Amino acid sequence: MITIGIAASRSAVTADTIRFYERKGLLRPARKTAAGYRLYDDDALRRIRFIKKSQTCGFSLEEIGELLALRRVDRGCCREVRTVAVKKKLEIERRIRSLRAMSTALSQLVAICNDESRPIDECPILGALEAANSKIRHQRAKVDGNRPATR
Amino acid sequence: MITIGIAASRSAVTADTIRFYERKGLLRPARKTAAGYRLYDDDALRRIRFIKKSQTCGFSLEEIGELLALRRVDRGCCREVRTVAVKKKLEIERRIRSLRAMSTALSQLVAICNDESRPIDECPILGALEAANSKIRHQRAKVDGNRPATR
DNA sequence: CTTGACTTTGGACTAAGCTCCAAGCTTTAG
DNA sequence: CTAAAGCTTGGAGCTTAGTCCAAAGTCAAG
Repeated sequence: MITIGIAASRSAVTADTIRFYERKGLLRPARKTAAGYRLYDDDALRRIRFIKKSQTCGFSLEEIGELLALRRVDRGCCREVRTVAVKKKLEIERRIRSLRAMSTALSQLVAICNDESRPIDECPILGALEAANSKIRHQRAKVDGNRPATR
Repeated sequence: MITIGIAASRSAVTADTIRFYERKGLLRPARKTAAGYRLYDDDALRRIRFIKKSQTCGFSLEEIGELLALRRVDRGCCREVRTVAVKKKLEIERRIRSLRAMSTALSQLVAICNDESRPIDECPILGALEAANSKIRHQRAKVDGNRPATR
């Protein structure tokens, strides 16, 4: 049984973070001393690892809570966990697509800027950002080297 | 000259948003009526479009403010704008890589779950998320159909 | 016994980009 | 003229994942 500071340093988080997880209902100390000190066991360390790893997979703390709840449902089965993982993957792929769209838009902006010494009030990038048409694409830049900018 | 509500509906934002941009120093009404009503001109509409489009390129409001400031610098030149765009693109690509890592991790989790009817307490996904090794990969699932799960 | 390190609690604060609210004034339509 | 719709201001609230704080209690070493 270890105190919160030890548990924190072994898990590479802060004691505040552990208490925060407790407030969020993700983690409870195995027990408390008479003086009210939280004591943790290996199970708790495993749980902190679970939380951290789930975060690196893109799960929010709330979703991690749901994942942990699945485990408590007796007749719960692995399929549900798998479904959650698959859904999260789809969501992440949506986010990637959105970021790729940004990247592409930026490529186009950079591409239309063919004369870097141009004064700022003629900056075609700034102009493109103001333009009414929703797609950025082929600005009336005087040079038209617009290859699709594939990443 | 149009009132804030009109400007908002023409820009597909809310009046609150326009006022919010004003508080953030991104946008000012062309003038105000005697009664204090904000009045906007086409320039303002263009600026709102600028803000919105810049957001779809991944710029934060603060960064958009900097972009707008560049324009006010008399001797500013297009190169600086271009540099900002290039940097943002790199940043977005970093974020994409991070999301791709998550996606890959999730693929691996899904792949190790080879028996969906398994009871929850043997769920290899949950097990993998608890494991001490930082890479997810080959869990000691009791069945060993572990192909590398190449997405 | 004292000192210093550690822990407790509750609550405030952060970033970002809005959104919502109340109370009161203005403008417009009928 | 009246009612409805629109506008003003300032401030609070939301979300996420913590971080930081103060005052007070606890624990281990010397």
